[in-house]
Amino acid sequence: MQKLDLSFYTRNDVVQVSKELLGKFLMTNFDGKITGGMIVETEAYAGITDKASHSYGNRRTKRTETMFCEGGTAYVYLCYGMYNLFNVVTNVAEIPQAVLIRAIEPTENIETMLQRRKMAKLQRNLTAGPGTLTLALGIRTDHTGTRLFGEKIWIEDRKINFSEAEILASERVGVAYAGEDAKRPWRFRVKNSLWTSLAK
DNA sequence: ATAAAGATCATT
DNA sequence: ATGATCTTTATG
Repeated sequence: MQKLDLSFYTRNDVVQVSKELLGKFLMTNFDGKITGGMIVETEAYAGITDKASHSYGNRRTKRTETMFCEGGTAYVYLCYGMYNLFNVVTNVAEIPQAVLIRAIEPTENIETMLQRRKMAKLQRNLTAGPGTLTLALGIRTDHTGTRLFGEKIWIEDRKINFSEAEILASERVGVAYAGEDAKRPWRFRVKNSLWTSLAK
């Protein structure tokens, strides 16, 4: 088992890190149960210059403070009053960039994930979408600030890599308010994966 | 103190 | 298309 190390996260290029996260395995260990799956969809948030990012314009509040941590930290926040969205902080401390994990292909302990989602059998929407995958993995807002090198939440490299040709780039979801930045093609999906949220 | 909006999802 | 649901943020 090989966890991604600090140098993977602290690079000065969120977009590149977003692409490379495809094929990595996001794992959690809560309630004595290890659950997880392969990341198949991500979005990059470029920080102070990106209107779609919470940290746009260096906005620094209690919530966004986590984005200013060193790369390799979990940034979890509540969206629309009901969904916990999980991000991976990238770059060095004080440069607030992050990658939103939007979908995974469930692999580890599917039984437990089904229970958490209150689903009877495996369907392709088990972990498709940023709000549903956190439910399946047991991630909540109080995990914000958790480092990804411990025993609770981490990302593994199992030597699966996707080439540029296998990655589909498109506009990010739900950021229409961001003006010009809404058009940036910073949503990345594994082509032909059954487990991403729906195409557009 | 108040109000508005939001990196969503399941259902109709 | 719409409703559920509540924190964060900006403004007065």
